[in-house]
Amino acid sequence: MTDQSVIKRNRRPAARPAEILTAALDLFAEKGFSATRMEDVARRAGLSKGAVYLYFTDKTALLTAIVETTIANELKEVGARASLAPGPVAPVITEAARHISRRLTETRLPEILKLIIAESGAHPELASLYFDHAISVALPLFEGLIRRGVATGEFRPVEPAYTARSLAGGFIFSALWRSVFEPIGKPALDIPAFAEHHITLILKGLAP
Amino acid sequence: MTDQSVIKRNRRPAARPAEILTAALDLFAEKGFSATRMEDVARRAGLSKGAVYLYFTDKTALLTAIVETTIANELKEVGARASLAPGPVAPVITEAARHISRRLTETRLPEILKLIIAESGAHPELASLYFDHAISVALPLFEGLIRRGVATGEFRPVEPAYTARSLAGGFIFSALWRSVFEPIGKPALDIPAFAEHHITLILKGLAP
Amino acid sequence: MTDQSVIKRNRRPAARPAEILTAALDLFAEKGFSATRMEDVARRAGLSKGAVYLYFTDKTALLTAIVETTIANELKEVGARASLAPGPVAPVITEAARHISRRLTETRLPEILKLIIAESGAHPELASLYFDHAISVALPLFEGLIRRGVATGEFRPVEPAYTARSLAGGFIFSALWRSVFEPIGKPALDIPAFAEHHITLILKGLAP
Amino acid sequence: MTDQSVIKRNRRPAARPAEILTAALDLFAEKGFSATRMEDVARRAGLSKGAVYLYFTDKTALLTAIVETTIANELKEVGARASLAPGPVAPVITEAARHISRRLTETRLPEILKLIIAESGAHPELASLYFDHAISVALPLFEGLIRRGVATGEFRPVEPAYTARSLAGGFIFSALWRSVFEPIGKPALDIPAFAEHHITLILKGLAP
DNA sequence: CATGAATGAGGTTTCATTCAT
DNA sequence: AATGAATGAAACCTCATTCAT
Repeated sequence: MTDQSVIKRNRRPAARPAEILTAALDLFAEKGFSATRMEDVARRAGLSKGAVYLYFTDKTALLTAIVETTIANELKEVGARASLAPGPVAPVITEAARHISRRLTETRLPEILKLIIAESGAHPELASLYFDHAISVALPLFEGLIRRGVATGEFRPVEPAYTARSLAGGFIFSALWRSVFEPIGKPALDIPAFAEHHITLILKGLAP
Repeated sequence: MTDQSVIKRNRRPAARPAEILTAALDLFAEKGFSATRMEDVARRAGLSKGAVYLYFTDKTALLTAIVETTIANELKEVGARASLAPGPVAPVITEAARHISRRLTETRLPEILKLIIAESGAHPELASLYFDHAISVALPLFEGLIRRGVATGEFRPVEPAYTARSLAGGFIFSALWRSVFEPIGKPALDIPAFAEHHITLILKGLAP
Repeated sequence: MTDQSVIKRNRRPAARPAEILTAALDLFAEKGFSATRMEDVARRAGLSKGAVYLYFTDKTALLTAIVETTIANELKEVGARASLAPGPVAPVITEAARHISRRLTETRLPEILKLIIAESGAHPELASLYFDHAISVALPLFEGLIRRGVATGEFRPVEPAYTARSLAGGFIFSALWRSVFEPIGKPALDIPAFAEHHITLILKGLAP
Repeated sequence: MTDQSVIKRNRRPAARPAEILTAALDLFAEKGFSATRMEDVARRAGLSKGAVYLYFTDKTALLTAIVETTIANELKEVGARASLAPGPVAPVITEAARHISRRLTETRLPEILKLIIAESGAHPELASLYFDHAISVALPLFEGLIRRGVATGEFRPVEPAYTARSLAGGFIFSALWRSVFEPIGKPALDIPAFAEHHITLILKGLAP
């Protein structure tokens, strides 16, 4: 029945690009972009060197595609969320932050963030892309919520922009812990538990 | 008589290694480790290609030296600090955090952190080194202070390890904002101001 | 009913080889043999990459076939011509030369000559083939006529071999002008007019 | 004394570019541009693969340099020649034509012409360069002389442009015979003898 | 017959490192 | 100590050719 998965090296065009990107991300995250050879990517995707070039023009195209896919997903998720619902903002902030925390655990976001950081020098477009489509969307979202909380007296008067960054810091910390330190054998971080603690800490810090 | 100023920067062998490392860090931070050519480093340090090899065995040795120097400074600073002084810990935490904030502004720590992150795949020893000598020193230091605060009732009961990480997150955030986003033209972050805000927010969050 | 025009250029297997060769010559002449990709040839012939290999074993086979076809036509034309008719040879020379001139205008001979020249290093067989079947047929033909003219006193005593080459030079010049310089935008040469002038010049030069 | 020529692989910077170009031309002429591997060029120049790139940025740069050098020499030679001396032009034409003939024998012009023709598709700039700096200089020179001869009655009324091309044809013929057919084992052409014959034939053809 | 995905040899180019001077 | 010419391994990418469908 599943004999198709046994077949060695034939026709499965539709799945190829995603398979290649997964292989590429595995390796980029593991050894870095430039230490990864195209042939390694191909091999890990179960293809020959040349085949990768049937789907991506360039080694750089792999990187770009990884980041663009991530951004696309990011937006898809965040899009619905804006949450202009009236009432206290704390639960909204909590929920949004939990969502990010979940994405850190359930997706490869930590590795992708590491990759974007790592390549920001050689490939500034990527960092720019991520900034424009993810960071400059997420931070203002939190800023807006906090501002509202301050306005309604739910929070003490704080600088929303800085507060949003304090919140974000926890997630950056989590992402890098996972993608940088865990792979080299340092103790794992329980991201959901830390996230809960972090959210609570920040919200308590906002109490009037 | 003014020969020392005439010969300008020609013969001061003792300063060479540091000059080379500065040049290397400039370039590594700007374009990434592997996109930086040894010749560029040499040129920027005012030397010929071959001369760099008189001081460093390897391209990797440059990276290692940069990180090791940073760690050495880190330790030198932090070492004296342990601060087992009795009394409330909040001021101690504040001071320690301000110190880190200052280092982020006054040294090239942001770039070095980016570099360590970027190369953690290809050069795990570096990340390990930094972890062992900086992170696994600094985090426990904060954890200890927080634990004491909890014990004395100065703080509400929190998980010190997580709290220390929330604090650290702000600094990671600052470092990466500076080293990743500012170089690509995104708005600058006022690190000291953010640090003050961040410290206050966390400490308020710890209030019993 | 109009199915033959509807299906346009789809199924006419018999014509395929010629279509492929035309496509190949177009491209070889335009960008050179090695810069031409088999896929381009296929595309231009309205076929898939693999289909070309149903008709030709090799990329080189395309080249060979082009040259062999040309030679075959050359011979077919020249064959009948030998013209051992008695009487003055000038008109015979004129007619033969005009014939070549016509072939330069009406066939793709200029491009094929360029191709043979271009590939004479990598594919000496082709140049050899062309030499043996075209050049070493045509030159002796002119030499014979000139020799006869000299023998009968119609021409002054000249070296027939050299004279034939002077005549041939005009045609080589025409062919290369057309295939090398006109495609890069240099002024066109009126080959028939030049041929007339050239023939006259040479024949006048032969006057006793 | 000449021990320096025995030395294997050391410092001879000044001569290198010329050595490399000679090696390149040897191989380009022998096997064609694209069939020549950079490593072959290097090896023949007595260098390693990488060393060639210390002197030329590109494989194409070799080609360009060869053609540009040729053009420079061409111009240097022709420059002085303009020959506006009064009196019969036939001796001037003869001398100029002999000069070209000599260059065909004494320099590598035949091979370079073959190369330009061969690469005119892939590297039209080269053909253009040669056209603009050599052909469109030489042809008008002959045209002018012939026009003068016609004006003075030294020649019969002819079309100078065509006549110049008839003259040029002999040299193109010689060049290609030498570079295309002789290398594949066809009988050698005595270029000086043919040139004399050709010049005489053309001049006789111009007699009033 | 026809397709076009897949292969992999082969070539260009880069650059860390060496070493004669 | 310093130089910079030279080396050659390594990696990207192309494309002729094959072959399952």
